[in-house]
Parts: sequence; structure tokens; C-alpha cells
Amino acid sequence: MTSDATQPTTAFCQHDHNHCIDSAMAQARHLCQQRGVRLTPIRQRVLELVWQSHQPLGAYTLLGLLAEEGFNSAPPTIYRALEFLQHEGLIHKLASINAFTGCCNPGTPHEGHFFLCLSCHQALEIDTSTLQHSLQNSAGKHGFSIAQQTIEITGCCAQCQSKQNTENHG
Amino acid sequence: MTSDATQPTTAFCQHDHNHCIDSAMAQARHLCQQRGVRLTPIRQRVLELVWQSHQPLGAYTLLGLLAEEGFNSAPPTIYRALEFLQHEGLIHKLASINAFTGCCNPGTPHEGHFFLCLSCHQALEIDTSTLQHSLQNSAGKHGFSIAQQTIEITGCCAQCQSKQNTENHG
DNA sequence: TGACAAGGGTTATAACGTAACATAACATCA
DNA sequence: TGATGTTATGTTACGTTATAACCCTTGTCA
Repeated sequence: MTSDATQPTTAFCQHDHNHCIDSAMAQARHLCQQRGVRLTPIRQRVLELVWQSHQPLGAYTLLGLLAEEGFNSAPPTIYRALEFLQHEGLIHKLASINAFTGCCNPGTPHEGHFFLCLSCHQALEIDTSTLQHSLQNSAGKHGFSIAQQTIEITGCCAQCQSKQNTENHG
Repeated sequence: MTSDATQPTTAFCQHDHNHCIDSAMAQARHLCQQRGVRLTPIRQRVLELVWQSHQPLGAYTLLGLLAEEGFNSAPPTIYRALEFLQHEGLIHKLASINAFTGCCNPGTPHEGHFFLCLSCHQALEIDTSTLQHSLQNSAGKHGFSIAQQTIEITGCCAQCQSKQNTENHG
């Protein structure tokens, strides 16, 4: 098995993640202002924490992180913040692992479709326009009207695969 | 909006469900025997209950049903049975609603892909070979090796849509 | 017949999520 | 300015989903 294929820049690749965070936060502030909704300190901090993590975070993990910073929060607080962020399209929930991750493209409304690496636990949001098409096609055949999509594919990312190959052959 | 399109026979249509259950149970018994694994009374009853229900069942609902029948079970019992049935490909778990549903085609290993109706709460397992193809394609581009797929599409089934139309216009 | 594996019983608890009510912060307008 | 309504957050309690850990029973087989 070779890994010569050129790969797009994704969560699975080395990159300046601080840049991602800054830009995501700026975009979030912009969108909220535009829409006349309030990105309060808690909401903002939750979004930052989600973005800072290299893997999707659970609600209670976030709760713990907030507690460390002096936010005196109980579960409802965090779930409200997460609900707000989801509603504004700033984060996605990963139902299969009960965790949340930042949305890479919050400007345009879309469903979150993900590859989840079982090894490094990172989530890669994928663009699936063709997949979308065949789903709509299938829905049409059954007369089904689509509301929301949960598409979460687990497996092993390219990085982890090559790591494992190195270990096995080294 | 018209609803003239011919539709396949699915969970969303009227049909003799007893026949479904019988045939599913027979197939399960056959598969387990073939594989040398034991379809014990509890496992068998759980599978039947899942099939008897017109909508996916949660673990604790199943627990309640078993309790009514004198099975003196606690959560671990039911989760073990569900794990077994999942492992043998006899049921699927719907992660987005924490519920379980019978697999329509347990002989051939495959992933469960579902339409979930938000109105009648029924689940329709769909065949998605084209979707499969575009997923594999996308995975290939990212060097991602797929293990397991969670594809759960919520919305409104044809039956419920036409019911709602009737109500609105009647 | 005793070692072993598999299945299930039992207790306890972890992890995830929400209802309901109280309070604080903010806006706005007489 | 302060009465009022709205939105956001704090707080308590509890509901729901899932698993860890340990033990006992039963069947199998050398």
C-alpha cells in the first residue's frame, strides 16, 4: 500500500492550528453580529475550547475545562451554549460519539459529514456533494423528505495508517 | 405535490409484519447455528421484541418489556444481548436516537443506513450502493480507511407527509 | 471429575442530558 | 430613572443511557 496520493490540508495534516482558531472565532463573531445574536463570554469560550481541541469534545469535558477557568457552570449551562452554537451552525454534534466539533464552514448552512479516526480520535469534516446527490435520489424514491443528516464514518486516517505501518515494519 | 410515484414495500408501507418477524427469527436461528454461536432465550426474545416494534427500541424500553415477561434482568443483561445481536449483524444501532432496530438483510454483512421519520418514528433501512461508492471515493481522496458507517437521515416519510397534507386541506 | 469458557445475575456507578425554577444582565420606553 | 419585558445564566434535582466489576450457573471436554 502506498501513500503517494497528494492530500488536501485537513484536520489530519500538520498545520498552524492557532490560525484555524483565530479565523473561526473571527468568523463566528462576524456571523453573530450580522444575525443580531449574542456571542456571550460562555458561548465564545465554549467555541474556542471546541476549536482548540484536536479531537471532538464531550459536554462534560467542556464543563470541566470551563470549571478550571472559574466559570461556575453546571450541565445546563454547557448544553445551552452548545445548543446555541449548533443552531448558529458554528459547531456540529457527532451523535455516534456524543461529542462536538467546530464547523469548518459556518457561513454556508450545511450538514456535517465526518470521518472519525479511531486511532487519533480526530474528526475530519468532509464535503459530500456527490453523496448528497445519491441520498436525495434515494429519498426521492421512497418519497422521504430529508430534514437532518447524521453521517459519521469511523476508521483510520492516513497519518495513523502510515504510523502503524512504520511500527509494524520497523 | 403529488404522490403518484410507485414505492417499494418498506417499513413505511402496510404489510404483514408477522411474516417479517417469523422470517427474521428463522433466518437468525439459521445464521447462529451456521456460525456455531448461541441464540439463547434472552437473545432470541430481545431480537423478537425489536422486530415486533414498529419503531426502533431503546435499551431500557426493552428492559421493561423483558421485565414484564418475568425475565429478571438488569441493564448489563440487555446490553450484552444487544451487543451479541449487533455483532452477529442481526440488529443495527441508531446512534442518533440511541435505539435498536432489526436488520433486514442479516445474511450479508453491510452497514446500516437509515431514514428515520420524525413523525411516526419508524426507521427504514435503505440500500445505498451509489452512496457507498461516493463515500469510498471521498475516503480514498483523504487516504482514510473506513471501518464503520453511521448514516442516519431524519425527516418525514411519504405516509406522514400525505397524512399531514390531508389534515391541512381537509 | 475437575478445569475451563460462556452466559447471565447483581450491585454500583459512570456518562450523558434535561426539567423546572431562581436570578442576573440587558434593552427600551414612558 | 425606574418599571417592564426579554434573554442569558445559575442552581437543584433528576431522568436516561451505558458500563465496570464481581460472582454464580451451566455446559463442555480432556
